[in-house]
Amino acid sequence: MSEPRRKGNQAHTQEVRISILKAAFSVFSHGGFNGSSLKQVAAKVGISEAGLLHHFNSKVALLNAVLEYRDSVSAEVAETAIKKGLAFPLDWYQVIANTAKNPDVIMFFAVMSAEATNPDHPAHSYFKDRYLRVTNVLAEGFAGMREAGQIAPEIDPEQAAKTLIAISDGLQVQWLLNKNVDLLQGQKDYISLLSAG
Amino acid sequence: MSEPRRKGNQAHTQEVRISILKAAFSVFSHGGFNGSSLKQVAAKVGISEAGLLHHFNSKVALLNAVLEYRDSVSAEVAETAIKKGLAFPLDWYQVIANTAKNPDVIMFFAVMSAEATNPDHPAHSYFKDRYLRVTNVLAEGFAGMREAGQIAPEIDPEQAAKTLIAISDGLQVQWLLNKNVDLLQGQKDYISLLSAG
DNA sequence: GTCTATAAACCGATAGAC
DNA sequence: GTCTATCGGTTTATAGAC
Repeated sequence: MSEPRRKGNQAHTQEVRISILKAAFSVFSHGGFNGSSLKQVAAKVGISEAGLLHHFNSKVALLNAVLEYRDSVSAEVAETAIKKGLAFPLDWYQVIANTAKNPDVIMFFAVMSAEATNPDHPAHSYFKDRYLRVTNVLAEGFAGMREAGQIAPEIDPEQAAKTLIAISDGLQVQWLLNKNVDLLQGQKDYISLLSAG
Repeated sequence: MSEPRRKGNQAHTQEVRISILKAAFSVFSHGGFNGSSLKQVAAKVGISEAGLLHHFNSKVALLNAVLEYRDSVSAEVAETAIKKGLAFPLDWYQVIANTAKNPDVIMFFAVMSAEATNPDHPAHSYFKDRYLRVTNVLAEGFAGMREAGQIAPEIDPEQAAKTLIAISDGLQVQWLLNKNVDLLQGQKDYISLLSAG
């Protein structure tokens, strides 16, 4: 976007940026935003704090970049589900199963979304919007199932969406504390119940 | 426990201790453990940091005392539900409804349980145990309903317990971010579904 | 029991050399 | 682009006067 440079430098800068984002994601996963320091992130990348701050002006800027980076990854996952021709709720299971492959992803969103309930948290509005967005997507999914006669007509799609998200989030916290939980089963059971009702 | 003192001093000390615990609970509710400082707690009580540390030797000791204090409050709530002769799931609804009266309580457990998924967190084992304990209580409740023919025989009480806790926890996070969620309805709907299935 | 003062470490961020 | 050095602020915790 700024002055043009040698392609070699641009490529290298981009590589470092991404390695910082990955390291920050991992560090934030364990300690949240408040419980993590730039020193930890820098150490994980193998550079100095000042070196890190050359790529991201502040800790908050780094967090925002991490959130943006994760969104692009999520979009990719969603796209492949669409390409496979999966319809709700199968595409949703696909997303969860994909998430479960990387515990850091589960930790990040569990810890960060709870931390971000504080209105002063830098990611507050991000998670606020995120929940509304995901709720709408799932509510549309349930509405489609209702039209297709796959779930009872008296089910409120929006309420079902919020509940499914709650089950997903809640089981993830339990899973992080005690690994005696199946992340998918509870959600499948719930949708089965909706179908049987 | 140590040397005996004047009753007047003891009473005053106890009062200050409890006011510190209440202040700490409120501060931790908003920022979690990592995002809160002793300065904030001390300011809320109206004493100095050193004054606070006279009553609790360290920040971790304060957190442990807060958790212990909350357990005693919870036990009190559970007892009154028992005295009212409420059986599962009505007693559980009672606990949730009571919790919902104080948003700080919801914030505290939502933020702290997520933060405590980190094995290095001082409250890690507390929340680990807490989930196992609550899961057992609710699983017994569902087992009782199954024996009484109130839910289908093929329902797994433990899985249902974990799911109900997940719904409760998950909806609380959503409620903290966007107040467009009913904390009780999702849980009542779920148990209704189990009964109908 | 509460205070002031302070230690010692860590934090995010900046300045400037290379 | 990365580094060392450093500033200014905050953190938990201690020492010691009252």
